Amino acid sequence: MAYGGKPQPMKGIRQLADHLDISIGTVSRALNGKPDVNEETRKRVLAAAEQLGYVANQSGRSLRQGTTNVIGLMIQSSRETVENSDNFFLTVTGGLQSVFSRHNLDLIMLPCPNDEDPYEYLKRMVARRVVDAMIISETQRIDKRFDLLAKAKIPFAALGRSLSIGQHPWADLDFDGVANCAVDRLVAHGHRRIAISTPASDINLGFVFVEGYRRALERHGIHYDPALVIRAKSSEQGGYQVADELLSLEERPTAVILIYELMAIGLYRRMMEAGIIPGRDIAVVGFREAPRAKFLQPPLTCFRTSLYDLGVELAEILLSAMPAYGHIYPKTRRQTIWSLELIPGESDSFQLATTK
Amino acid sequence: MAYGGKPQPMKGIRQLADHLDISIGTVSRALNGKPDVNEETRKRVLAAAEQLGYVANQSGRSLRQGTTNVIGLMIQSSRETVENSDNFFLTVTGGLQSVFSRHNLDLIMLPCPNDEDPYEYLKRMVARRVVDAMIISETQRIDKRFDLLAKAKIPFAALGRSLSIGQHPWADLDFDGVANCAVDRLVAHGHRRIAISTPASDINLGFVFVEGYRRALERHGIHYDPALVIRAKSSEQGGYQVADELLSLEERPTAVILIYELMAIGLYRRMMEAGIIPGRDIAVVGFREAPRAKFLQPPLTCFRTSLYDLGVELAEILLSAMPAYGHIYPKTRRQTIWSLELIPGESDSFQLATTK
DNA sequence: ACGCGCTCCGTAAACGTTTACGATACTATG
DNA sequence: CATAGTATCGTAAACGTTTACGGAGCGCGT
Repeated sequence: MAYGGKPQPMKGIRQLADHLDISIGTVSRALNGKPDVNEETRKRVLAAAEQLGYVANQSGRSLRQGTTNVIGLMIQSSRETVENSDNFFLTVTGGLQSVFSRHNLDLIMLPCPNDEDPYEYLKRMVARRVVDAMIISETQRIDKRFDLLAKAKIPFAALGRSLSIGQHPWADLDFDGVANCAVDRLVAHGHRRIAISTPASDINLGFVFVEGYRRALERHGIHYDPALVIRAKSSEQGGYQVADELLSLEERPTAVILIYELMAIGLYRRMMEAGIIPGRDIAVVGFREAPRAKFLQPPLTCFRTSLYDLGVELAEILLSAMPAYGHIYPKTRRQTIWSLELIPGESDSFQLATTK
Repeated sequence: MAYGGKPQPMKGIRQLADHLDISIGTVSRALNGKPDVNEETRKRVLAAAEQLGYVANQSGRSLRQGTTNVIGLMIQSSRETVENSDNFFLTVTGGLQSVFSRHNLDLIMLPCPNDEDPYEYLKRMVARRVVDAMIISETQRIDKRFDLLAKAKIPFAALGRSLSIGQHPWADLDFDGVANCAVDRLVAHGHRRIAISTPASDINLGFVFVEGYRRALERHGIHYDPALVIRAKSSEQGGYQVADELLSLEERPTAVILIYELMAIGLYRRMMEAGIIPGRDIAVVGFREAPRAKFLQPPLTCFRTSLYDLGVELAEILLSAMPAYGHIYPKTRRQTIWSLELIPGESDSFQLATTK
């Protein structure tokens, strides 16, 4: 007598139970695949849920379970990043999700507003307990967020290294390896005076990049000259500015390594304006591969990698740090340096004539 | 006697209340700025919350209130989009947040996994009641998501038009306006045979784009030839392919309008390979402005707009559709076409000699 | 007949908030 | 002094789940 009426408005598991004339507990067990339920009734419950479009309210569930089945990826959308992130995050996200979805985990991206302090933003998100675990990106050289997450006892992994990172898990592009390879290549072509560009901000990858460059120079017995380290934004304008600064140096370098491929556009233009031809008068090496690198004339020498696979790796690293999944993903390789493959172009392929 | 011990582990408002020797209700009222609380005690509560790092558990709060203070932005991260979205979403997101943050609303991005049906994904997210309102993007020509959201009675706005949109609010780039302007310009330069590129997928913007193009042609008394509408991916490779198809036409067009600026890179290259010089032998007009458009030789004629401000507009449109904010944002202009400004380059500036 | 184990299901407590309601103390007013 | 009004606070219910616990029914061996 309780059922048979018009379809109730479906406000929760209560209505579903009433409709089936079954207790609320049994419905919950049936939906969640618990063992203590007849296969026959489980089928009925699942069918009714499908038909009535019932999906468990997330708030109620996570309040009870203390878990949300959500992983957060924090990004700082609109600072310097927005100029150069390209599809970096979306591609990495694809890899992350391919792993998470296997475990019924949902990934959400948490873009920190540009008028809010990233640390405070993260604190807020963490304290609200809206995610089970966290991935942070664009790590600073000194980054208080690591302490915050550790103290909050929330599992996390970082996309990018940091001095503050300790034993925490991370994955990062091989910035020093790339810088190293670029220097080797340039030195082999006869260059001794090599400039490098790095972001103006405190993002750690810049330091790692320059550090790899410095060590490579030392290995070749070349003096490290801080004047050749140019801080600039990772954009076309930044590249233009780098060229500007290089041109103003009294002892002009014969090669330059850019931390972001897009900068080559501006650099090429400024050099051309000054009558200096990239690939003939100055060697240029970029960083990540991108379509326009192929278009530049001469084509830019740069480095390729699969950001999707980097996402896969990072997801596994994070899961191995989560108690509930630690048994599936071994605790090995919790800190991964992601290598890139050299794509030789023609922007640095000339042999330097011994000048001076 | 109840307090003064060591700092409790701070599990919730309960501990905070105990620590202050105040009732749990008063603490809640104090934190939420309710009137029925002494200013003196409110200060004590706020101070203690700050000191102990208390932030309300989101699950408990939204379970009780039936509201989450979260707006979702759904994106399909890794389909065709990932090739061409550039920083489109991150930039729009910046604008969205600048509005939402004024109302203590948090924006989260919900990237639909590429192996999941977007409709099912959205259904899941909506049913879980994890957001108060929703923004959907990359709208298809026929898009079932509108029905879904309307039936679920969840406020929403769309970034992009659709045939399924009815009276629902949206904001969209002025695709037909751009196509219109491009045709006008090309016709003024003597072109009569004008090709256009459009995405291969069912995303609606392609249809709007071509429709604007078709109407502009008609206005000039030019026959609309379906053979000149080339479907291709919005990437460099897509541009290469467009050029390929144009070259294979018996009656070759003298101008081409691209729906995505990046395609110009591939198109330029393929044209050059065939000995055809863009800006001299064929006119090219691109769509959104991007740094590389300036670098292309000859510079690409394209269109500029502020995606950030588009985000601001879209946020206001959404808020005006939410009951709790409708009184702040008037119900006017719930469907907005976002205009773009022509950036003349040299890729289409030559006057066509009357051939044939 | 009895007890035991097993399968299946209902009951109720608990998760952390917010908020309607009532209680208390104090002030002002007659 | 009695009463009404006001400011402040405590109490408890409610939100929608999950899950520990116990109970009912049944089959089976002794």
